[in-house]
Amino acid sequence: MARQNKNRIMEIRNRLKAKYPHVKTQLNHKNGFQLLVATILSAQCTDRQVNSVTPILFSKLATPEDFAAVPIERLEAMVRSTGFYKNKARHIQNCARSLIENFNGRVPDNIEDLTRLPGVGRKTANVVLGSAFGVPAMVVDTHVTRISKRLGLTKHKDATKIEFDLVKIIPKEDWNDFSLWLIYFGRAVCKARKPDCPNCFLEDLCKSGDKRE
DNA sequence: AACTCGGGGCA
DNA sequence: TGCCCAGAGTT
Repeated sequence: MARQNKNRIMEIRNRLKAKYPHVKTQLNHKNGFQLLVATILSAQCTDRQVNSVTPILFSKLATPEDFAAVPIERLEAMVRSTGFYKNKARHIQNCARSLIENFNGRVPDNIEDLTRLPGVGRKTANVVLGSAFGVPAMVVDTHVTRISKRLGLTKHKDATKIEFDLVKIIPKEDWNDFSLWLIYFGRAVCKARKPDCPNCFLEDLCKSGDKRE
């Protein structure tokens, strides 16, 4: 029974890997701090929106010191098109100040310190760990949450509990890719409202049936 | 657990 | 026009 479920999960993993062989993050910044800023900006908006503001943003403001000193209204204006811009601008500035004060201006490379930064929750922290430091990290966003429930990989709805469920059943070397697979899959097939079940390559392994939730 | 912040893209 | 987007903080 448990054995059978394990085989099912590995089959899901194999098909995702075959379907999306070279996934990679769209928030690809060399600089760890700029990646952190881009990731905070990415909350509840598309990577396209983020990528439309970051070039001009980082051409004006590059370092934590720059972000700490800029007038907040100016920062708000520069990130406005990513939505929730007042929150994000405030978080980013406080984040820069905290990095200067507590971490010598460097982005910490562990989940505890990252999640203690203003505006950085578990998802943002895991994105930074995976993309900036190459550490195995399971990012649980709305796609991963929705699809993990549909596939029967978790029964929880809390993102942190889902993360713990997933890291138990997915091999560590797949963690970074797994979240990206589900995000790609969630955009193309397993969409929130109208999942394309007839054309789904995982349909025979799916637990959601007609519920779609 | 529910509520708030939000402009942009797309059917 | 309606709905979704690699969320986080507050109450």
